[in-house]
Amino acid sequence: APESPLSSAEESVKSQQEEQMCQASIQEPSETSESQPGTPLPLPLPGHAGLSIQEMVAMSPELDTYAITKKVKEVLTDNNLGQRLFGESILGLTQGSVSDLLARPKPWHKLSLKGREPFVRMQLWLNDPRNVEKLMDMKRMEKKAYMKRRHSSIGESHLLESGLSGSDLTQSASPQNLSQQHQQQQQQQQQHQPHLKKPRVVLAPEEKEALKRAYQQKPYPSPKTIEELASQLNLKTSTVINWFHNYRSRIRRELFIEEIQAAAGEGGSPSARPGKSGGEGDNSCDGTESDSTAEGRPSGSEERRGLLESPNLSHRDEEGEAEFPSASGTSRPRGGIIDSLFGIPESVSTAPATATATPCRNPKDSSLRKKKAANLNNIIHRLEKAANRDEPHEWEF
DNA sequence: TTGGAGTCAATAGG
DNA sequence: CCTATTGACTCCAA
Repeated sequence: APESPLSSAEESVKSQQEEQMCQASIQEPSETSESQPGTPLPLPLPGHAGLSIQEMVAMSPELDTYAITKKVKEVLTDNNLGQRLFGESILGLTQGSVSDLLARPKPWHKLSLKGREPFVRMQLWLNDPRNVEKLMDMKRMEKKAYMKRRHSSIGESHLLESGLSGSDLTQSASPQNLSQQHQQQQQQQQQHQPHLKKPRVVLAPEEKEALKRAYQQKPYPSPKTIEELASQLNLKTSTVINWFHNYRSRIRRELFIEEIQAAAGEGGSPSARPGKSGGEGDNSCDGTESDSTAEGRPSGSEERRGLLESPNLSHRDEEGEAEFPSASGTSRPRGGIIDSLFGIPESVSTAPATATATPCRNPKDSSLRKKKAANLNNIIHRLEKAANRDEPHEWEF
């Protein structure tokens, strides 16, 4: 059988430091008004023998994040479900985070325990088709509540929302109750005056350009350099610092994406080279080091991929017989709950459309060049640090 | 302290 | 409404 369910039972618990179960009270959007200590969000699957998700995350086998997000996106769009509702009620994340996650999932092996959590939740959610129905119900209820509110408010005053027992997710329900909230609480608690919000900095295109150029010179600018940049661009130092943090982080993620896509097998479709990458900027050049772009890529010769190359690419076999082996009902003899939940990787990668995402690990790939360049920058940075010296430079604007 | 990871939430476009 | 982008922030580890 060509399909080899990865069924990797390998241990992922390697050297994980102690985990602190930080927990926050969460109430589930469903009937039980009580939140059981341990499970922030109502886990999609009821019978988890009291396992907290972090425990499940720790025990989870390797998941194909790309396949999962692909499937989730498909399910959401097919059913007209939005990222907001899905994120808030299923993942405990805000819409923006969900969008990001779905658009650029990092490969499983590059995720921290925390980062894996959303993917485990998604997988769990996908495992039971009934979950979609539930979400749709929630959506309906939300709309209903909205209509109601709209009416009453017009007529007279207010809201008094309290009512909504159990399943209200109108607005009080889910959005905030996850553990991360202390974060925003802090941020928002600075609302002494009804309107003192910091106006969110929006960098002008030229400023971003300049910062990108500076990044290409030095991905890890020294404090001194940062100061200079800040003053020259007339930005706060902290803004420049944040920009570099974010940019590095996002560049890194781009590389992961390419890695995944490459591993999933490319080629098939109409070239589809994601080379677009934003109208501007686009790293591409790594300044420094020798680049020696001498690679001849004579059409036709695909040297380096001779052996082990992921098979299936374009065209998928229609027909998705393999349905979700629901874990409900009979208990597993010994495979364990986890197995029943995750042990069916095929179900995900077998998404009705495009089964492509081949879980194969196949690091060898041309796109790795950029990654290497990035690593080089990193190394350079550290060497400079070690040498403890700051050198001149010049970013002309 | 610095950098990375993960997010939030404001906001720009549809 | 919804989604994508992105500056800022929290938490952690080195």
